[in-house]
Order: sequence, then structure tokens, then C-alpha cells
Amino acid sequence: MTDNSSPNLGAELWKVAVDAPLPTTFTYRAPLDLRADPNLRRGASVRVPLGNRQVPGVLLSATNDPGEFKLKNISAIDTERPLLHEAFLQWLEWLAKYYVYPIGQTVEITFPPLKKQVKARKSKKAALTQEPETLSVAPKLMPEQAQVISAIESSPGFGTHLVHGVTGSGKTEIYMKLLEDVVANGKQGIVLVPEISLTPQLIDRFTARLGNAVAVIHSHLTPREKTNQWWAMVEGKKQILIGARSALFCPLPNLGMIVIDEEHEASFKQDEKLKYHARDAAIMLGKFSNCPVVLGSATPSLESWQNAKLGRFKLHQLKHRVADRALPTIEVIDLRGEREERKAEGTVGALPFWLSDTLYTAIDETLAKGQQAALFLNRRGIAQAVVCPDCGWVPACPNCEVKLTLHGKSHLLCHYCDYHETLTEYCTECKDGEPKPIGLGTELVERDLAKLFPQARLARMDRDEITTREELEDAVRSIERREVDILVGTQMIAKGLDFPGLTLVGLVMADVAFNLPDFRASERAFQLLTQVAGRSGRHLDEGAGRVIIQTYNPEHPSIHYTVNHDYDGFAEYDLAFREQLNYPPFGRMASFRIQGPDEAKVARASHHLKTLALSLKSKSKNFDSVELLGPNEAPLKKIRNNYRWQMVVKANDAATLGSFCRALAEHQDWVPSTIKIMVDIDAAHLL
DNA sequence: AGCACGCCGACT
DNA sequence: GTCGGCGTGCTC
Repeated sequence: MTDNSSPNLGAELWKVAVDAPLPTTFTYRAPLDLRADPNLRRGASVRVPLGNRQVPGVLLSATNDPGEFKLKNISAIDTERPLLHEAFLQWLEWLAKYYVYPIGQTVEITFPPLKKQVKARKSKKAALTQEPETLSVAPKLMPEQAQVISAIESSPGFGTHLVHGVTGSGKTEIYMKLLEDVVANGKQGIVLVPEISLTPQLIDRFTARLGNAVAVIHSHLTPREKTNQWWAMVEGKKQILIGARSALFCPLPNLGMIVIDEEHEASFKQDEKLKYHARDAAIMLGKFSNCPVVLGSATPSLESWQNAKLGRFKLHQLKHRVADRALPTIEVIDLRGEREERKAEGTVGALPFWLSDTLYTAIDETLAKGQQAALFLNRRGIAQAVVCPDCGWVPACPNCEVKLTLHGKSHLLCHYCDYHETLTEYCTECKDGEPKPIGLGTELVERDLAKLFPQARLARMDRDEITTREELEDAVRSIERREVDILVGTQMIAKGLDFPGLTLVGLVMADVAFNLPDFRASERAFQLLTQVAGRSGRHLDEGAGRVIIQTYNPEHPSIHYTVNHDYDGFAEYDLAFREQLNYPPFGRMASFRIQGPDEAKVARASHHLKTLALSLKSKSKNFDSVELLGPNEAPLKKIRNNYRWQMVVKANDAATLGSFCRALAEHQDWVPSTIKIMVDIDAAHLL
């Protein structure tokens, strides 16, 4: 697969991937002195003139075609950047093509923000990773775990492995053993986890086992720290890189394995600039590098599940929790029934509207046993919105066309930009009504709990309370140290956390997740419910953790399959639905986003794009399977004063979708300069 | 992306 | 008068 035999040494004309939003490479001339330089070869970094400035670039190939331009000279070879090796270059070229993104800007992502630190300071240890005094040893593995490890290790070279293991089945232990062996074989490995799961807890676990072989890259590092970690991997001083999706772009010289934990997580899809999916990109990197790719999840994406069913991925299943601990018991509370009951009994108002008798009693019992409870909902703030009971006016953001959310007593906040205002006592529209909060948020739940359980120690985890990594670490530690009795949080923050004392999990209102207008809504709801439920009772040696799901839709299939711990059943149900409508993983989809500050221009450009798309489709039989939806206003039609429209493209397979979208995005000379059109291949959400 | 060029408003 | 606001267009 990798071929470094034709580095084009000594050539005069070069195609260069230039760091600018240009759809193609630009051709430059190598002056005589550079032609004699053995560093002038494919994969080398250079500086080239572009307009009247100097920009970085990477040589991709020699050429004999001078084109129609008066060629400029390559200014210099940048030897401070390492030569990119063949497998990595092929991967970058694939990314740019597949995701329809400028090659130069794709290549530029690989490089760290700063120059290499010239001399290592002895006094200062490498950022973040400190070698523990003594490395911990692998615990005795469950038979299932050992089987998975030997199955993966028995097929070297490229292959994609899907490890489907119930929550608490010890997937991390499998990754660590595999990576130990990768290091023992003199190779390097990458572990990708969702940014939110990249906690000190997780990093500590890896460093305790793998010691100072571990480097970490995530978005909260300083540019200096990130640069140092990058070089430590590139120079082979460290072997295991743990990171969020961007860690894939670190060009390891000796890649032996890629692990993607929680492979179903939607956050692996980058939604700006190069809109890559880290799981799919990792599989391609494994292919070009000829190394195994290991995907792990308790709730695999239906894309991966289908690939496993078709034999493209090798499936490994773990059906038991570590030490044969029990899966939590899950109860479903019908909030409609609860409401009726309270009316009948005349007990309306005894408990807050969001809290069922069952959940209240369960919290009480949990506290009495000295154990911890966690309540999750997916809204921060006090309320979803504020409404005037007289005229129905709802305060909205002037920049974003979304309702403002109430925080604290009177702080109205936009969750999409930084707009905020103060809630006035009387409605600003009718000057008469007194606006009241509707809906529910974490802040309100916390406040109600403080009244109901005055002796309990409460903590809230959401984006208002936790803004920095340090705050998250502090919060996690105080829960671990049992300084918290009840945790209230948004689901996102709670995912993947592992608290030994946590035995009760309540989902305050499960509904929002599956009411979203998106074909993946059921899948996300099932994943969310299962993952959050999986936090409960992970360390109970006797009995089982408890999960209480409150909902207005107890009969929803996502809930039914969650309660029965039945992933296979859920997958079968949702795949049947997707197949009928040719949604992924059967068909493939991309979205074109058209945006700009002038609403009428955006609408006009969107319709023109549709016209071009229809004519493109009619030009070739290859595009028979292409379907066009829209254009329409995007569900969030205005964000930060930019109007947003979208057009969705469906096709039977990735190759057709790709060639259609590339052709449609190719000539944008007709697009007014205030308007931007962006393609999102395999768009994660059509919201 | 960055930088120049060019055309309008409000200041030393 | 000209300083500088940012809309527009180009870069091998």
C-alpha cells in the first residue's frame, strides 16, 4: 500500500499543497540549488510566495506541466517540519478529496502551533504526564476479555474490529492490554476518546499502566504543551497518544494500532472547517498504515453495526460486566399518569412537577444508605424559555432566532452567541403581564432538591457551572471523595464517568432526545439512555444499581429496548426504518449549507444551487440514485446574524455521493462574495 | 486565509 | 483635504 519509491528527487516543477483555501495544488519551480537538495521530495515542507506573502506548503508531486501561469520559485525547504511519510500523505489526500476541503488547509492541520522547543529543560518534566512511582499491573481478565484480545492480536495488519461490550464490561482494560503489546512490539498507538471523556480519571488509568510512554493531546492544552506532546510522538520518545479527534493528525512514524472508544459518539464528527468523522478517518488511516483499528462501544453506531453484520468489521461481544456484576434495573415512570394521580389525590404541588413519587422515594432511600444519586436532564439554566401569560411574548435573541434561556433570577441568555439581557418584571411587549418561566433546567432541579433534601450535599455539572477543565476535575474529585450526595447534570457531562458510590440514576425527562426532527433521533435517544443508565451501580458486588426514567412517552421503542438491555433488538428495529427510507447506513447523505447576512441573497443562492444540482444530475446516469431535498431554511435559520439555508443530497453509495458533491461544489464563481456554501459529507445532524 | 485595492463617512 | 471603515477579488 505505501510506496515511497518515487520521491521525485531533483525535479524542477512541483505541485504544492499551499496553506490557503484553494481547491487545488499550485505549481512552483525549484531553483537550481534546491533541486540538488535531497530534502526536496514528496512530503517535504516548504515556504512559497503566494500573492505578496510567504506561506507554508507541502510538496505532493513533481510535474512536467507548467500550466498557464508564470511560475514562482519555491523560497525554501522548511527543515523544521518533519518529512510526512507516504501512508500519512495518502491519508491526507483522501481526507481532502472525500470531505471536499482544500488540500493545503487539510495538510496544515497536521502541524503543531509553535516551533519545536530547541533544548529540553532538564528541570521541567514533560507536560501532563508524570511517570507514576510504580506501574500498576493488569488485573486478571475475564474470559471474554482475553478472547477479544487474542482474536484481535491474531490478525495483524489492517482490519477493523468492533468491540461491543455492555457498560462496565471492561473495554478500557482490553485497550490497555492491546496497547501494552503494541509498545512491546516497538510500535506506537493512538487512543481517541470523545473530548468530554478525556478526563484526568481516564488519563491516570492509562499512565498508571503505560507510564511515561503516554502523551496526551486535547483542545485545552496551551500551544506550547501541544507542540511538545506532538514532537514527543513524532520523534518516537512516547508511544501511546491519547486524545480527542484531532490527535489523529499527529503523524506517528510507527503506527501500530488505533483505538476509538465510544465510537458511536456524534462528537467524533467535526462540524466546521474539515468536516471529518474521526472514526471513519481513523479506519482509512489504519488502511493506509496497514494496522488494526479497534472500535469500542456499548451502543455501537448503526453504521458500524451494519458493517459488522456485512462482515466488513470483525465483531467481538462482551455480554457480562466485570466480576459478573449485575446490570442496573431500569424502571420507567409515566409522567402523564403521575399528573393524573396527583390531581385525583389532590396532592398537586406536594412535590415539584418534574419529580415523581418513585424517584423522590428512591433518592431518599439512597441517601439513607449513604450512597450517591445522580439526576440528568438535557437543559441547563432554570427554564427553557420565559413566556408572558397575558400576550404570549417570548424573549428571543436578536442575532440567532432562538428563545433566550433563563439563568438565575433574571438573567436571560442566548445559548448560541454571547447575547444576554435582564428579565424585566413586566412584559416589554404588552407592558402588563409578568413573564413566567416554562420548561425545566438543571438549575431549577438543583434548587428544588435543596428544599426537599436540606441535609444533602448537592453539586451541579453543566456548562454554566463547569467552564474549565480544572472545574471539571475538581467536581469529579469531590464526587469521588464522597463530598457530594446528589449530582445534577446535563447528560453530556456525565457520560463515561465512573463513580463507585453511584447507585441511583434518574433521568428527569427523557423525552427531548427522541423528539428531535432528525432521522438519528431514536438512535441518539437509545444511546443516551443506555449510557447514562450505565453509570449506576458499576461497583456494586451485591445487588444492582437502580435507574429511573421519567418520560411522557413510556411506549417509545428507544425506552423499551433500553429497559431490556437489548441493543440487538434496537438495532434491528431502527435499521428496518432506515432501510425503508434509504437513510444511512443504507444510503449516504451530505448537506450543503448556504449562509450569509442577507436573507434574500441566501435564498436566491440556495435556489440557484438546486438548479445547478438538478442539471448535474440529468447529465449522467451515474447520478440516477441521487435525491435532492430542499433547499430549506435550516432549523436554526439565523445564528450570529447569518441566515442559514440547507440542501440535502442523498445517494445510494459513498462514491456516487462524493463525485456528485465534488462536481457541484467545484465551480463557485457564481456565488456572491458575501455568501458561503459549505459541504458536509456524512452530515451528523440535519439540524 | 490574508492582503490590496477601492470607494464612502467623520475627523486632525 | 486624508485617515480608515470593510466590501470585493485574487493568489501558481
